[in-house]
Amino acid sequence: MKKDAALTALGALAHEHRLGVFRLLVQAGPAGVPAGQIAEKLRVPGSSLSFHLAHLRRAGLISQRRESRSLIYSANFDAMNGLVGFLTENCCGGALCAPVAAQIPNRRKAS
Amino acid sequence: MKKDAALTALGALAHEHRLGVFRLLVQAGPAGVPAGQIAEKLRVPGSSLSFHLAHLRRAGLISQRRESRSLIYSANFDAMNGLVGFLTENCCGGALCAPVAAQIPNRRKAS
DNA sequence: TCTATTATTCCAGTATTCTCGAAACGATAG
DNA sequence: CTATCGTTTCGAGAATACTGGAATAATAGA
Repeated sequence: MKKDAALTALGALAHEHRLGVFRLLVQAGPAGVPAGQIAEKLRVPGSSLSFHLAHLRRAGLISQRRESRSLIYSANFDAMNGLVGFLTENCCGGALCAPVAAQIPNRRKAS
Repeated sequence: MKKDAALTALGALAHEHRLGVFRLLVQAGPAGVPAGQIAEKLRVPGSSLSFHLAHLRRAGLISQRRESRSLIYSANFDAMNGLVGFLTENCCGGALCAPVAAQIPNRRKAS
């Protein structure tokens, strides 16, 4: 991921509602969630939500597909991979940042 | 890292100048870089830079120390670790996001 | 103390982002 | 064709962020 794309992605996630939406969609997996249900779960008015969904979509973080009358949104895992990769490579002083992070056992590639 | 902290960190990095500053400081390592040198390298007026440095500092991403007349800024690696950890855990559907990134073809979650 | 250096804070003006009701739109069912 | 449903777009006001010149603070040397 290039700097501009990373910047866009960071900006897209840097808002309470949008981060909330994204987390919800990640949990939901590839099946995704229709807009109305997201609005309901997050208690955000439809028009506001639509604004944020468009923002996330412009940033490439989520995708949209139509299913009958509903528009289903789903997380774009590749984009998130790219962002985490960018942060790890450019903002962590090499590969030593992410691995430390959590509790991930030992499936790490020994780069 | 908790949601609020992650949100703050994302917001802090979501700006061209600030991301630039942070990358520069990561490259520089623990030794850090004095404000003036950052301003020069990034071609940002002092007052603007100061605004952004304060923003990054509020977010916990960088630290400041005085060395004679200079204020030296350096990246806070732990904070970045925390952010990457948060993104990996909360926005990648588990630990499979970052590692997958580039090379592994199809190790999709088996659940 | 006076001056130079380094950097911050103040301030105002400008620009961008966010919000949400109302209206419009596309898809579907009858 | 019409009604309905789910969602988006429009529009305009409110809030927030960014910018950069001028004023201010902290340090050091003579």
